[in-house]
Amino acid sequence: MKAYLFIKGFLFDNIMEYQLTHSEENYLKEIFHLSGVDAFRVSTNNLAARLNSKASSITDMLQKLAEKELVSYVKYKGCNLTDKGEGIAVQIIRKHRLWETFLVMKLNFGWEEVHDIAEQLEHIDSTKLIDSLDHFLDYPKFDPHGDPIPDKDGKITYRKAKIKLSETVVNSLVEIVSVNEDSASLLTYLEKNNLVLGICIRIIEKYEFDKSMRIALENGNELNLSKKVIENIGVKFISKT
Amino acid sequence: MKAYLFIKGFLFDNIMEYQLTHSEENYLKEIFHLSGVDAFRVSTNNLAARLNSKASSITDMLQKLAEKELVSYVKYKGCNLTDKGEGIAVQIIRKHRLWETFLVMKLNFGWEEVHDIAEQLEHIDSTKLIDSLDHFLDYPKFDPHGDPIPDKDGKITYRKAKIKLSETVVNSLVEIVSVNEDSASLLTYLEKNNLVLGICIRIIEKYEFDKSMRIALENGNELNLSKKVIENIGVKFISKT
DNA sequence: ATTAATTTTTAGTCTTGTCTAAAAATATGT
DNA sequence: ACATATTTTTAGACAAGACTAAAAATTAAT
Ligand SMILES: [Mn+2]
Ligand SMILES: [Mn+2]
Ligand SMILES: [Mn+2]
Ligand SMILES: [Mn+2]
Repeated sequence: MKAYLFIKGFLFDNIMEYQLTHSEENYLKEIFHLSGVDAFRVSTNNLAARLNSKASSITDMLQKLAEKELVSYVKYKGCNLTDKGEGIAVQIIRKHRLWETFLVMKLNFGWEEVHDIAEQLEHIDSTKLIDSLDHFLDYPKFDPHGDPIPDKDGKITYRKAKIKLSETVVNSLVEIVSVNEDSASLLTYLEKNNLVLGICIRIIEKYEFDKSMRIALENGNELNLSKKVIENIGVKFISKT
Repeated sequence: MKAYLFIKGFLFDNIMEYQLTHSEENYLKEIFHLSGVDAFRVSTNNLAARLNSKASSITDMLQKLAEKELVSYVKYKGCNLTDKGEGIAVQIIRKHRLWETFLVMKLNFGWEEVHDIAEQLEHIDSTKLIDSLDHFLDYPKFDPHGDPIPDKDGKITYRKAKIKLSETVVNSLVEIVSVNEDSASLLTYLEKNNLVLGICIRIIEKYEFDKSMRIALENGNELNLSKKVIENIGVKFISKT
């Protein structure tokens, strides 16, 4: 069952002993994100788009990662993380989210400023560092965007019954529990409109013609939110009138 | 006076806009350290030894750094940092020492554990991050090994009248103000013997045959310290009996 | 002032990660 | 089923950063 690996003239009996490059780590992380909870197969073009890279570069790297038994790769059929690969991906995500939490909680960064810096910090290699940071932050469960932080052992506790705001029905009352962190400008927009974690909103009306939505905040303020916005907010159902 | 630079098809009118690689940053930092306060010329072989690299690799890189106007390099005559190069080197050292301070002060690392991690963290690129960290740590003046932390503008306030313990004379009373951070095992040894920053010691005797020294701690305990050890401790003179 | 030893540079090779262009496989539409 | 469109892979190139081996320059020793 043990896998042996011959790299650069050295024999490794455990992949963990071999340090991955930033690039390799980014591939694993992105495959994890694209696979979703059901571990879909990820296509070459998909990965290329997300990594701002070309399909041919992806193919090259997938072959290398398959060689190292971090992904299962079938020509023309896309790829999947192996258990090893997934384990590594989750640890990188743990580091990313803990660093984002540190930046917001301790250094007073805005939630729209932390992702790019965390993209660098997630590659720092020290288990003791990340576990100490986790302790220092008092073992946070979610990052500044509401995403769950994997624990030391890689266990991720997903939010139960989280749906997109765009999927809610008129008259329901919901609480914002996460936001998509991809765009800093969206995060700034959300904060300006007080659409932050923990806020409750009521869906007043949904418009079919452009898939937008009218909502009310707790203070009675009403807002129109575009399709793009409501697809990037995660909510928890509270009640319905 | 302005320098223009053509790199990878782009024209830069300010070197700072161009991101350096980790490798380039390590070269600049090491040249700074080897130059000393008097800005000696640094030889290729010296640099190769410190960077665990070969002389030929050094030559290649020096030519590249000279092209970017970060070092002044004269064939067969070694190199020197330009003002630009020195400015960058100092900022990397600032990051290194602030991160070391963070690890010791906030995450409770030992002083012998932090250097290797700081070697990674010093390359994180974010001015806002490092200035926030500086504030969070309350603008520390020295790192865990007693080395001065450059400020935001690159100003370094060196300790006045610091000498090596090996250079002191018998019967003087001195205070430990810095230790060489290069060897984790030396740091562990020093801590075990309570030879930490702020401690005062008296020189009892110096032995010519092996350049070792006998010293007394404040509690009366006496110790023999080897040449190697006393050359790696920086002290401040207090008094003489 | 020559010769010998040491240091530094050049020339050529390798690996990693990327790219473009062309070929091959797969998916789609009628 | 067959032609067309799309996706993916291969082939070949390049830049960065490192290495070895050999050549050139500098320094040290007689
Ligand atoms: Mn992020
Ligand atoms: Mn996040
Ligand atoms: Mn250090
Ligand atoms: Mn230090």
